[in-house]
Amino acid sequence: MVLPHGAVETPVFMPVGTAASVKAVPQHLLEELDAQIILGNTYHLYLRPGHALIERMGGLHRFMSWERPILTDSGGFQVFSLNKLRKVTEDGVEFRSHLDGSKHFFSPEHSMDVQIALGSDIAMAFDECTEYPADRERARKSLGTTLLWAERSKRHFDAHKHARVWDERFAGQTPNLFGIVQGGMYTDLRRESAERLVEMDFEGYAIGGLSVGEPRELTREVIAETLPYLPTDKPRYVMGVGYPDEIAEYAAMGVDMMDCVLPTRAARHGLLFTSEGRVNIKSKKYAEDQGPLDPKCECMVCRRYSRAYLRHLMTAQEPLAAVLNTLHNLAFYLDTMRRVRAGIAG
RNA sequence: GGACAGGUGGCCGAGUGGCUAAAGGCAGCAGGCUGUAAACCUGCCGCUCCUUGUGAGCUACGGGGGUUCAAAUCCUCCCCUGUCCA
Repeated sequence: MVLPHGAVETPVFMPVGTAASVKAVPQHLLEELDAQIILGNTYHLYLRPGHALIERMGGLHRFMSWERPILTDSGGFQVFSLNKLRKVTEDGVEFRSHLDGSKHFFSPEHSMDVQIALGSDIAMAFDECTEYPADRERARKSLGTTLLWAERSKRHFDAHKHARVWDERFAGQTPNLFGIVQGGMYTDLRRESAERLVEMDFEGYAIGGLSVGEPRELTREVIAETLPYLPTDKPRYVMGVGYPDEIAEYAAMGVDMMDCVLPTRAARHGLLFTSEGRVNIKSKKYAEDQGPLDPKCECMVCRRYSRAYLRHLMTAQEPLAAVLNTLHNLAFYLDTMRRVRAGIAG
């Protein structure tokens, strides 16, 4: 997959950097981990520091000094996660800022404007991430809203995507827009959603509305049932997944892109993923464990630091704990994808 | 030597007669985290037993003695700590 800021090998895992930062990991170390593409978030960056400011700073890439590809989420997930702070209408969503309570209105058009201003390589259509559980009627209605917004997103994006005059280096390299499949856990609705989106002809397709609390067998089933209705010659992206074994499984099923806050968030909370399974590094049993976190891992953390030290940093609440833990978890995730790409069983 | 103030569970700290095995915080222990309102959240946290429960017993609020049906809470003596005065 070739994007304005470079080529991306798939299947790929994309670390989440909501507020122009993959929490606890500086960009130069992300490069060392060989992260190929990261996520940014439209809603969060719009609120702070503001997309106009980022545009004046030369765009998100230059602002955060990350010259590799960036995918921006549309704010659709915040329609779901900030459910107590928002009101959805057919026209768009009214949010109350989680920062200061102020009111803001997001429409598909506005989301596109913000994403274009940020200069992302891949913009996501503004969608409504349907909650779980949702009955059929609710899922259908939500899906309808998302399809309507997808159409409006595309129309607006196509009309304005060449407006990135702020950086001449990328002149002629137009950003991509992905549509997002919804439909709750109803496979026929998923099919309908996928087919309608394909008719609109996006540069890629995402399966959204998963990992919202449903059992993981359902997640897998919905992915398996939806994938066949999405073109194989375009990127297929499952949003918001998953555990290491899940991303390997989905990649094997034909998913090209995935993102998840799990490796970064869990790392900050002391949950580390290793070839031997989960390690809760806060546990007393690692207090005097001089061995590496994961004997089979070759990441910079496992090569150098002991479990005892990582455990100490965690219990002492040293900021370095978050840094080292996140470095390892991301290395583990990226390595998992590397193995899948190399054809080694995930 | 005198005058005040005070001694509560590992620590800090509420509690001034029964609703108190004793609020809350910290520390400790265990668990959760899936397009980030998350360096966050939840549970446990005196001991023992069992039919694991708005369960039983034991021990506990500096120490001894006392008042009371009932005391961390009231009285008394002692010990210790802090501040101030000699």
